[in-house]
Amino acid sequence: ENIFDRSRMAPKTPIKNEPVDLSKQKGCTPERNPITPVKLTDRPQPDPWTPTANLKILVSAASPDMRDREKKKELFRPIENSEQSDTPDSLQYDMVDDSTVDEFEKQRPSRKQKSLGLLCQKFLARYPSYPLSTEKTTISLDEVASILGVERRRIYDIVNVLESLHLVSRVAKNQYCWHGRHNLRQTLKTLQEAGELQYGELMTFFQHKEQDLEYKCGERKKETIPDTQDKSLVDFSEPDCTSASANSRKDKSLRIMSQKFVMLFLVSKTKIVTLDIAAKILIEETQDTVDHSKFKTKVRRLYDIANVLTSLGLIKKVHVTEERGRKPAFKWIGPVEFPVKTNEPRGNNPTSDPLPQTQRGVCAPYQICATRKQRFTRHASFNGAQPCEGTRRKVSSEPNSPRQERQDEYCSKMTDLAAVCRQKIEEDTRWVVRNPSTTSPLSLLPVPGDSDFCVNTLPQAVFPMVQADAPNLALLNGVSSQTLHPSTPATSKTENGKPTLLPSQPFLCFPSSSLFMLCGGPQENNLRETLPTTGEVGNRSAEAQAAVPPAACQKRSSHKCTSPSPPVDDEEPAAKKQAMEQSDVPLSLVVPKKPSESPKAESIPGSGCTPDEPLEAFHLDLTSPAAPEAANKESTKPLDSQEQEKWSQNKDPNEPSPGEEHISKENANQPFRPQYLYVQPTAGLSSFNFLFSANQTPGAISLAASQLPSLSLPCVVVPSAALASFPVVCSPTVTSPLSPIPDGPFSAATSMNFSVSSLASTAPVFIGTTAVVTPKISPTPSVDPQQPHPPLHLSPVLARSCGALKLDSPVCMGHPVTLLKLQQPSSTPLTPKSIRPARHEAFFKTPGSLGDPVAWKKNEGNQTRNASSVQRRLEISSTSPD
DNA sequence: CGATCCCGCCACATT
DNA sequence: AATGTGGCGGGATCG
Repeated sequence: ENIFDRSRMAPKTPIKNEPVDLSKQKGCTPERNPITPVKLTDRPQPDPWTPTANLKILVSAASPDMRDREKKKELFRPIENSEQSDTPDSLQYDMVDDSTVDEFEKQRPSRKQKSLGLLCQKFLARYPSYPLSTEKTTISLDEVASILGVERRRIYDIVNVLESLHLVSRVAKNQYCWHGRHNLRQTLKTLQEAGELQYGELMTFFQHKEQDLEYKCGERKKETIPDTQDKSLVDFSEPDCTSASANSRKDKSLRIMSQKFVMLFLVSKTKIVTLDIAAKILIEETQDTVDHSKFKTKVRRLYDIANVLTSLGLIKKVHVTEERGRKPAFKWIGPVEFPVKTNEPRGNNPTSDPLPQTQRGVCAPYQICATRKQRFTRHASFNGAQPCEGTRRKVSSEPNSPRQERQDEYCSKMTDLAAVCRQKIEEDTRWVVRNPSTTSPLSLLPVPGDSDFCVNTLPQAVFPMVQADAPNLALLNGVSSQTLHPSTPATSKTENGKPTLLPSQPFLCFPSSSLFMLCGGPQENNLRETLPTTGEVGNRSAEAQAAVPPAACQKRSSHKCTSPSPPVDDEEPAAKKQAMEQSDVPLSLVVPKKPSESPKAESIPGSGCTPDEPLEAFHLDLTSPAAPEAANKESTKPLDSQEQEKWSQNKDPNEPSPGEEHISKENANQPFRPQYLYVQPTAGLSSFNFLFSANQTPGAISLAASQLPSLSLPCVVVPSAALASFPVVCSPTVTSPLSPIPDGPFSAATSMNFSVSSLASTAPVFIGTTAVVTPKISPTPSVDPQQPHPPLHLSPVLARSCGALKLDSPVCMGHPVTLLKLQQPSSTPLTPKSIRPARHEAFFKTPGSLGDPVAWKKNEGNQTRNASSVQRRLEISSTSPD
């Protein structure tokens, strides 16, 4: 717009013409030059009116790159045409001339003209806000860069932010897929939920001030902005999946920062966030540490992000005046409420869900999830089975790659949350953090062992049965790998501590920063095998994090998969609902697996569970407790007692390392074992994470035990931070009835009292109350709705607990915790035997129900890293042995 | 002079 | 090694 004005208005501005540009242009079109002189005089008017057109022209002209002079011309003409539908060709010609002229005039593209915000607007103008689901628009970075006349670097800035909001997703190198705003709401909702967990308190803390402030803002009226719901969200629905992060590099990246930034707005009461506060919050270290330069850099990045968000009409610049004076700030002007979701009751049957294929496709992707980077793939996966064809091309290389992104995102989220928690904790005394050193309980737990070891165990433990689901496997692998390798420095500790499993007990410890919770039956299997391999790599930076809500995707997938049955209940509605839910529920833990076949399993009646939310995933197995039938495998006997006993016996934290074996055995032996894996997201911090199953005997766990028991938590997770502080999570079991419980708010949460001593840093502690649990369980869509198996081994209690966590237990709130329940098929090669659909996998996320698959993703991510693409593929392909 | 933030070097990741 | 990504911060502009 500015440009536009200028062109006309400013004619006079003799802006220094930029010789350079001119030269370039001329160079480009020497011939043309001759043409016209029309210019100046004309300039005021001609066709160029379309602001954009002018801009484009200018830009193209000015653009340093101008690689393809001619090309550009061509390119840009079309564009203009398109924009200006009317202008006759003749005009166009003129335009060209004019353009040159104009250039002279305005040329010097003032900085504003080259601003990222403007560039972003131009970028956005090229694509429909709500593209038809059917059409997939692929974006070529090179092409766009040349068209817009900017270096590719700038496009990355835009795309990264857009990707964080799922407006686009990377399909392949240089290729992005445009999704539009269909899923924006869901994405925002997810972010809001995640934000609540992470930053809720923080923001409150910082922002109370805001209220006072006055802000002035300027101008822009809101454009319509986004809201919207999705129509066909299905398509992309990835929001959950989130793409964000890339794993690559540090995970920090603009993507994650962008999501965090958005979260702050969504969490803020005033919807106004000042740059400095945002920068402080976003800087990991506590504010104190932050050095000025770092702060400054952060702010710079925030400006970049803010420009894009502004272009999207999500925020606008304002100024708040505080005591000291006025500070730059941004106000959220986008949608605030995200009603969309409806929970659908889908009865539990995920299977039945009739999700659109696309969605499913999305789901499918999970399977693989291999490399971090695969984002590209994600798109493909996105579409699901039907990946965008166009987009895929490159992707094809890794067609399946599922969306690690999600993982990443989740991870990132997790981390964020962790960071936030820390801060909060610091601020808030109420959270007590225990220093490992001081309180050693945690320390005790960790057992030295191999990562592999752990891994194996986990998988087994975690996924009991799975058979064949490739996806599952993938997950497992991923997980294991992650767990296995704590890439982070912290990890080193882990090495020391290494992840340990308690022998008898159902809990696992991971060094990695990230947290995972897994619940599943213990099936052992081959997982180990697979794991190890994957595990090797293991570097994961804890950093990555953004946890995201892959859940939705997963859910979808699960649903889709599961529900082969088409019509199911409500076709449309169902579909919609699903979509909605998915979107909404992103977090849900859906299991990635593809259930398709599972019908039988699914069929399980059990479903008694209440279906409720998409979360089902969680429910999955857990829920199943209710339905023993699930037990198909092991029967879901009431392990509880047995297990408990065993645990109690075994529990010794002492023998961690051996534990793994035990575990595995146990798993094998015992059908279920509730196991939870908790991984803390925090980046470097955490050294270990622990999960305890509350059910077990409290006594067993020394530390936890004391507390926990009292709490009667079903499970406790303690991540040890490298630091002193540990976050502890407890989910109190709900003693009773899960089912009834709706998601409700985290009622239980309050109950907890953990005191962790606060120590050092902030270790977040979470306690989950049981209460929450129930609700979601039933549905567990992704897996199998009914999930017979899921329950697997878990004792009801566990299940409950799990459920609770997932739910939204308040507990979780503090941190992002993710629980996963996976079913795992045996490791790859192994048996496909019962391939059942993933039925059991249950995936949890504690934290707000975000459903972030974070953990999940991480896993994948890890795997991916570890395994070469090839490996990945293999994995993906499913366990097939070769 | 502080607020913005363009620009592009250069490291790291992927091909 | 080439190329894709994208962190990062100097320093130019804006207001």
